[in-house]
Amino acid sequence: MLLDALRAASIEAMPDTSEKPPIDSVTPPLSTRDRIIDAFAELLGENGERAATLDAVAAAAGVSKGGLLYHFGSKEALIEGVLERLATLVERDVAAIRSSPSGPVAHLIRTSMATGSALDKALVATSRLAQASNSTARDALRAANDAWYGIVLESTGDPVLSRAIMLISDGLAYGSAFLPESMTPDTAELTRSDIDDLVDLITEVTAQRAGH
Amino acid sequence: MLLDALRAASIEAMPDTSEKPPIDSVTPPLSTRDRIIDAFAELLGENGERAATLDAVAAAAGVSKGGLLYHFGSKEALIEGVLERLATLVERDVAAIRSSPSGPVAHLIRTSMATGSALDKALVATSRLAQASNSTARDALRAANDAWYGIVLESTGDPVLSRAIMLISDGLAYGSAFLPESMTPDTAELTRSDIDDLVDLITEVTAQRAGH
DNA sequence: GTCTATAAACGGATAGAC
DNA sequence: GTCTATCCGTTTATAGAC
Repeated sequence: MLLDALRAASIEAMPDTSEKPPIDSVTPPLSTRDRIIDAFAELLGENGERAATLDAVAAAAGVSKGGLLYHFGSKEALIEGVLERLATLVERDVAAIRSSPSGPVAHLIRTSMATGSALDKALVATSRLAQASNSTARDALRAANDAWYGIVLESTGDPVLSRAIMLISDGLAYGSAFLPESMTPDTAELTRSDIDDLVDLITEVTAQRAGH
Repeated sequence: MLLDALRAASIEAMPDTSEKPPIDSVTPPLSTRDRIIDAFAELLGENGERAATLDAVAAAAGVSKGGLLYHFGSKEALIEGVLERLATLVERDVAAIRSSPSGPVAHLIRTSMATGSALDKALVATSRLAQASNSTARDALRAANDAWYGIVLESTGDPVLSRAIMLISDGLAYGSAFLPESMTPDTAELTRSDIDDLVDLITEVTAQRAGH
């Protein structure tokens, strides 16, 4: 369930939660705050929690450690920043997926593999934090999953099938996020046509079960 | 694909690769080496890479840091220890799954959720290392996946369906490993009967596609 | 084989200049 | 808002006693 339906929109566009009134100019240059969250999420995703140190994040965001700590007073605050971003992106995604012309299920499967969208990055980063036993991160992931499951169930009306669809989506998401690039011949990187086949299979089974 | 088919067997039984000739006595007491690998894998799985420090591992294994470093000269060596253990356990599992009376696919799905077996622990630990961008760990996971996919394909003779089955297995494994316990009502912990339903669904679809 | 002590580097956070 | 300097606890690793 790593979606990139939002890629057409501004990649970041995660206005901070401070007092600043929203400016409806075109693509506002990323705030330092947003660049820092970006850098943190990316480091978490690329190299794991251990590599995502304040030093590394500051360097990647192009600020000093002191500069970073002006915006986020502690590492905990940085983590909260990522979680807030995820929540906003998931909310948007849920809206987008509901109104997908190809139907929610096909849309979900086709966008499950991580492709580097803002939502992908936030999800992967949050997943790393969850695995570092951060329970807030775990709750955030569960909330996102619940939302997606709800849409699929609503669409198919079939709990077992919905479960299977969600698990396939999870498998695609985790596999692409955790075992990127350079696959062996056997399980070689899933191609676009592999995904098409998968969607066809699901569509057939759905139709079959609907017509009991 | 987190299997616990081996739980009946000695939970550890990972004889070290040193010169000692194998002793075929009953359940040899765990060597210090094995206890250290256990502790490392468990800490990695429970609390993430950051928590799996030499200090913490030594304490959990009941030795001093110096004692630990006598057996594993560096953290890298410790990691290699976990990866070697995984390779051995996967090899055994592949043999076990091939000869499952309920059939390989049903066996795979039913044992995908992590339940704390030695193989589960080694897989989760390796997955953590893979996410910390350890490429050897990534290769090990891919190799295990290839082996399992091969068995499923052999069993169904249907590449697309096999892919779907593997993804469901992955979804079950990752979900149980990364978002343990206390689920929300919606996606509440999958029960035994949920898994039964899933196996039934897969069995039906497999039969349907086989009889084209 | 196992321990304590210690070195050297790193990570998070504060203080204060600009 | 951003920087440098610095403090202190942690982490990996070594040395050497038992």
